[in-house]
Amino acid sequence: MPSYRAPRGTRDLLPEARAGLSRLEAIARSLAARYGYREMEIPLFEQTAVFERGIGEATDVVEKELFRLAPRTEDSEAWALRPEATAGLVRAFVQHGMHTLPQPVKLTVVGPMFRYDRPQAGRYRQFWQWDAEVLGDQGPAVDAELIELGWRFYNEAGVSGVQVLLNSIGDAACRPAYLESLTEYFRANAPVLPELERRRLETNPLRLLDSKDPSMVALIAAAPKISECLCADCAAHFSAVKAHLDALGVPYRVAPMLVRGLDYYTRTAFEYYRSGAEGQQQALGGGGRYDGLVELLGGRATPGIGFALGLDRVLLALEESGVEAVREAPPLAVVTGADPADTVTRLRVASLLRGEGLAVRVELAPRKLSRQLETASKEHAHFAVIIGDELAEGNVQLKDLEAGTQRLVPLSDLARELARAAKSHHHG
RNA sequence: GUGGCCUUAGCUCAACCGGCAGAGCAGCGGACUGUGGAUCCGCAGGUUACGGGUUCGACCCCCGUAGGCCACCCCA
Repeated sequence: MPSYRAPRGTRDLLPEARAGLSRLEAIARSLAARYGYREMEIPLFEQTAVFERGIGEATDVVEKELFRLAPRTEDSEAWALRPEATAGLVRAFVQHGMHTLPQPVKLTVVGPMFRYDRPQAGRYRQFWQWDAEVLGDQGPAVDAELIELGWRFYNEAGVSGVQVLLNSIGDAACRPAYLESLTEYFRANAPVLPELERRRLETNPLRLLDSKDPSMVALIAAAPKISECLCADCAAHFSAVKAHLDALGVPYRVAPMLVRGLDYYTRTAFEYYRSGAEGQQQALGGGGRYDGLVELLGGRATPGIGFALGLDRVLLALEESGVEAVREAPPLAVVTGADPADTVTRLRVASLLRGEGLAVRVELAPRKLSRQLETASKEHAHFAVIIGDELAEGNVQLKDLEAGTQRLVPLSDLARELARAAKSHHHG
């Protein structure tokens, strides 16, 4: 047994898995470009305060899942690994005065996030997200545009049966009153509440609606609904979002009990779920509107909306639904030689071909030719270049490993021949 | 953070009631000195996750720890 292993909740993405992730990243980048988003990078860690203020101190993400870094010195500021991208992205928006850019500003980030919670399949301490944010447009058309973007991502990635859950959780005008009536309702029923729920009543009453406790079902069903308490503006916003989604043909289901775990959300809230995986309480992605967040992080009042899609969970969903894993591109050719010891010539020929932009492997272990060809076959190389005595006349053998044919080719023509073959066989 | 199930070679798994830790695949080599995925033969690979206990004797029973999975909590 190895004495060292990847830390709990992390894993090595072996080449095959990395290829799957790369494919998703490529789809995300392609979509982002098509929808007018500009990709950027933000640090993997921020001042802890960015998350505490931005996400909310009472949220689980900050309270128990924040991956805090040990301070280097006593007076250094506190840092934490990013548990999501939105807070850092908004911090950057404010820091760089992006409110002076033409509005709205559409930004995207792809990369790893970190949460210190207990690992499970599809839940890791380091996981990958695609994040897209629109700042400076109060919607509702951009809400629908963004939701459609996520929807399209799952379609292009090949995940079947994804459903959009949609809700509005109100804004500063109507949410306080709703919260009050909700709190009042549950407080009246406090004696029958389980311990955990009683605690949530004080910290974040909205999340009582999210409870999976069986004893809560009837109580939740009878609880006041946010949709009945929305102010006129929020109600109009919500129905306009739905109208735009209808026009785009994006199927969705209104989920009155859908609330989000982060404090900054207002109005539109949505999650992407895979039907057939309702048992697992694992969203494929989610997002919402956060009209107060920019101001909260020190900027001028700017509306915003965004989503985060969990790429690991998409990979898992694809695997579970039996979608073939992506195959890495095989090498076009492997350079082999009759003289096992002559690594100099093999390496020079390989270098020549690589200089011409061709993807070739070269056999450098001093093994006999049959072994070299065996390896080439196992790697699914299309061609083998065989170097032998004919090199004295400036020729090499070019063997087509798929067809089983071979012919003599002048070394000076080799790159051109391979390039032409690559083109006609759609090789990389 | 709480509870349940699990952990034997790189991978998938055997090992009777507590009695010498084994196979397939993958790797390396040979059969085969300039021609490939097959076949046959061989080699290597283990502190049975780790630490303790019970026992003449522990992969097997007991305790602890770590890791994985599942259900909560919560989210991606």
